[in-house]
Amino acid sequence: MKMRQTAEGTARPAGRPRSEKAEKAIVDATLDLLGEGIGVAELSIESIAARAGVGKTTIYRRWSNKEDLVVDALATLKPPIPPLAGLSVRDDLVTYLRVLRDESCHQRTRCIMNIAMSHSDRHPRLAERFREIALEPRRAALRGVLRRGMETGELRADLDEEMAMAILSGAMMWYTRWNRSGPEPPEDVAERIVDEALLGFRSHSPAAPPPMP
Amino acid sequence: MKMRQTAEGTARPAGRPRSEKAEKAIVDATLDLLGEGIGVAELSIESIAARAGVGKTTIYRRWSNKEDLVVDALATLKPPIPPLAGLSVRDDLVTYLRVLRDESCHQRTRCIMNIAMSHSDRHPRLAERFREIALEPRRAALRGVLRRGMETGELRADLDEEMAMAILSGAMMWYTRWNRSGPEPPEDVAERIVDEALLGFRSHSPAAPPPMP
DNA sequence: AGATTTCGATACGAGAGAGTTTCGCAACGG
DNA sequence: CCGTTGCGAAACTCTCTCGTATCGAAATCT
Repeated sequence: MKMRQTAEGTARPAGRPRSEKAEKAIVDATLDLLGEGIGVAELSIESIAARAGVGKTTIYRRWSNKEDLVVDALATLKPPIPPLAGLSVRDDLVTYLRVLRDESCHQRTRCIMNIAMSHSDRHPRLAERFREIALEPRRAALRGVLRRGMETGELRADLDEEMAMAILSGAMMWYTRWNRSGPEPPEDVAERIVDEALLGFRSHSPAAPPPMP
Repeated sequence: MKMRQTAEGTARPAGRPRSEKAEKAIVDATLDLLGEGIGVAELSIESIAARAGVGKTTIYRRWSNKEDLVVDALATLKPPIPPLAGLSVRDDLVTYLRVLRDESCHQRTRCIMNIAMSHSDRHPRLAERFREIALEPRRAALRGVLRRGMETGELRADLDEEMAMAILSGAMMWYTRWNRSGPEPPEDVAERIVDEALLGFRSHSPAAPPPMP
């Protein structure tokens, strides 16, 4: 029996243990390169090894192909979700969208978002994983804000959550991507999107039914 | 002087004229391959030549590099804009978004949209051209609908056109891309987006000011 | 000490594709 | 008919990358 039991009780093989530092360097290098705009197709194992200061062997020993590596690399991204417990739904939504806006100015975020989006068709695993780790937590946070608003009456009780989220996130994405008024989206996009949307999301006072044109 | 004057007065060089059929075949083959999900990076000149039944020479004689070819290929796309002169703003908006929804089911449209989006950073020329030829005409049509609505009073007079377009298009894009309730977006996304948005866009009757929470 | 495994470095063969050139034929103008 | 240019096909040289193998050194266990 050549194993030894670690504190956690997991079996450990004999020989030199794998370097966690190398593993981290590989993942970081991958994200770096992707963040510089290199597509998954152009991304070469050799360039990753060079950037990470690591032998190719060390990469192949861990991942059998490029897609696996990219998937794992994306999986390490922990999306910093801002704390959303402001005074009003409007405040929380603005806070949330402001994060999206600010991120859209970062090369790295843009590139990684591009990759996730453009590979959703041909590499379902990658897209699925990305959705799980990067999108869903945020969606949950946003959903929480909307539900809170619907309970307090700040939002219509019959509001379609999914649709509201699509409108908010989608508007920001469309705006940051296709609006070419300048290099960056305007300072106040977040407020403007939220206010525009809230006019529809906000519950209407019973004395003021929507007009019939 | 070895030129001859064509009807249009343009000079024409001696020798065999370039084949328009070959040119079209090349562009078509390029769009075909891109539409099958092949990224610009993986797209090889040789595969284009093979698909088009054409020699590589014939391609290199016209385009000096791959990006130029892709740009020109995308430029041949004529987005079919549906006639928007319905009875109401709502009808027109639904018609418009329905086109987007239906297109999102087509592999080809998805792939080409992916390419345009994911290359907006690294290949500004490509993205710019795509915006001109594919996006702007549609934006203009959509803008027309909104303006008409603002004039007739069906929409708020102070509506932010750009924001409204971002909300409508963005919501549809977000929904078709990230909503994984099924392979396709639900049948009635268009109506639901429009109705949700209109609740905000629609002008409020003077007797019914928005509530102050 | 000895066994075992990983480390980074380097070399290797195989394959794909780029971009160029050549070839024989076709299409056009004069 | 002749010069010019385009055509498709093929061969060619280069470069890049993959994936594997090999090396001596290092790290860890027994």
